[in-house]
Amino acid sequence: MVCLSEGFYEQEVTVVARLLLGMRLVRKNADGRLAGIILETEAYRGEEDLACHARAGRTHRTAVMYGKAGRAYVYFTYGMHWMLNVVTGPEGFPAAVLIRSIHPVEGIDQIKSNRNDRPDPHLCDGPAKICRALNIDGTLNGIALFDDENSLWIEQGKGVSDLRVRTSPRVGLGKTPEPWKSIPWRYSVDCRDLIN
DNA sequence: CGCCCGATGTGCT
DNA sequence: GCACATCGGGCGT
Repeated sequence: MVCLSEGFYEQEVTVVARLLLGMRLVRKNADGRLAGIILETEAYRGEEDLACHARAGRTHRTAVMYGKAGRAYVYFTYGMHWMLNVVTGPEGFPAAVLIRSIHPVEGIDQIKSNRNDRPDPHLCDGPAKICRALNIDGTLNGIALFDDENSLWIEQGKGVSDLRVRTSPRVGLGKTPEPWKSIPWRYSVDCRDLIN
């Protein structure tokens, strides 16, 4: 298995969000590998994107998004949930891809245990569920995702045809104004359309 | 399955 | 203070 390169993440955030579909998110722990195929992503792009955390400018929390591509941006929200994002684009421009859903393929027993034995379809079908399932938290903020010497990375997958990719507005934006509320920067593929 | 709502801590106004 | 890139339980359909 081959890690996606640092250069891969330097592309435009919407391109990275699209291309991450079908790739393999891998978490290494003491017992081995936990992994899943990426099924759903969202792009967050720059200070002008009023849904992006960087809308408030550079702060302690958002600093990672302004840094180099290919690093994890992991943040805490709603008092109990962690979210995993991938920093993209040139250094200095804040942009990141939120990983929203994966299809578990390695370490499934431990993933089920981490998820308190939820039914299969709901093991990893949400950004906070993924972090719980793979034991991802703020200690991984800033980690390089193109290096399999680390404990979290993304590997090359089989790829997904454009015909299988769905786009739609991003989820959970609440009062975010247009055009940001409706811009179709959510990318998804049905698990059944993965090539096995 | 869908809708409603409470949980619970942090960052920014 | 309050909003928040969410989740899971409860209850109605």
